[in-house]
Amino acid sequence: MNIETRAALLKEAEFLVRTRGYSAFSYADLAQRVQIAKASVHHHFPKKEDLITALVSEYVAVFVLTLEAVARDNATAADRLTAYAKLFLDGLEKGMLPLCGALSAERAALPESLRSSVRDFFQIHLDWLSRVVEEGVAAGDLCPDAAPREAALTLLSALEGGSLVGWALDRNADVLSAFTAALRSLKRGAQLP
Amino acid sequence: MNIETRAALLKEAEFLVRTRGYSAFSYADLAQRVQIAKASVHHHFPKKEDLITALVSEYVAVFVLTLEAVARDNATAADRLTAYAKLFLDGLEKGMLPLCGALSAERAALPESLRSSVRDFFQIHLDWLSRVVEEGVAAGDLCPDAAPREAALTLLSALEGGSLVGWALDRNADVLSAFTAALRSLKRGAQLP
DNA sequence: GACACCCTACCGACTAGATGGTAGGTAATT
DNA sequence: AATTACCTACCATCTAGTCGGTAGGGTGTC
Repeated sequence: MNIETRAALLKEAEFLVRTRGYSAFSYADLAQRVQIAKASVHHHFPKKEDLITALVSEYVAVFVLTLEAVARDNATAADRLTAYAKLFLDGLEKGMLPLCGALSAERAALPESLRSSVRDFFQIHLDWLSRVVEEGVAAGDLCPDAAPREAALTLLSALEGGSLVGWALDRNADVLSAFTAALRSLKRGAQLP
Repeated sequence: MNIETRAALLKEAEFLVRTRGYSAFSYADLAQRVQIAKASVHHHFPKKEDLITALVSEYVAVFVLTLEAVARDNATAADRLTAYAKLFLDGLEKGMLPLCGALSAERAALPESLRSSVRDFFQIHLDWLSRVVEEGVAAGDLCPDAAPREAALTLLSALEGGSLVGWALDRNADVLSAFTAALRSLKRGAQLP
């Protein structure tokens, strides 16, 4: 395994998937971007499904670490959520949709194994968000109208949707609009003790 | 123009785009579903771009009428917004993503003309939502924390994101979660006169 | 040091099948 | 006679994926 080549392949594949989608990028595209023969891409990732599976699983691994860091570096639930939202903004500023948002739009054209990876990834988001909200409630920082699970769904939807709309309108600034509103509403009430 | 065939083509194309995306469906798929030869699809829509352009523009035309009906049939801003949200739920219950959400996920792989159609469509959503929110404010039904434009963005993002997440998780019920939270927060304050 | 041996990373050339699209025709309607 | 709606047969190009190779870096063995 030549780690540099492999990493370059994954990096370019990520960009292609997050801008064009799974079906709309080809091994030829990827090979050209990494300056390597198409057959060599198959050497590293025999099938396209293998490539994207590796992409998603490594992406998730890094993401989980990032979430831990976000939790570690931010004291309050609101700060953690804001830092989490910034991850979406960062992606969009690099011209990319959220990875699993992009993939799930093409869900019906995806191999089954990928479909469940995407689902698992969303589940990781929701579990983490639920926990942060719960902790925020316990600490008296947040005061949601509904169950933490519901609040998590709201925050995730706001960010995925904000990314999609911001991306379509070419207005990165709009990404956080829905998220900010959702967070504001979570905090309300908790302000006045 | 055989209107029935044309309509059948557009209907099936819509389904394919809203489940697989633009790149991942082919004229062969479409021809088979409509039980017609592939060349005959080209007779109605010479290029794929023509087909999708027609699809989007007719979809938008119908959608605009639907929005007018929604405004006519519902007295309050909150009811109008709820009826609007139901449109997204209906789509998802038929197993389909929002058309323009699905398209914009593949934005970079789309012909330029389509990209701007998609943007225009989102703009129509936002314009309509802004107006409804403004009217709701004027009538004292709504009390948004931010400008109507911002509230519109929040509602649209909530629904697009909710659709994407609900679709990925196979849980239609989750679609409205973010929207409901956003609407609740819009109404708050207006309750107590 | 020189030999053989294997493994990794890569490549050019290929395949079968799909893709969007075209050419030219037929049969029915106007 | 012209137009419409459809067809079969075709085309160039692209798709993922395969095949048989090569160049080079170990690694062992005499």
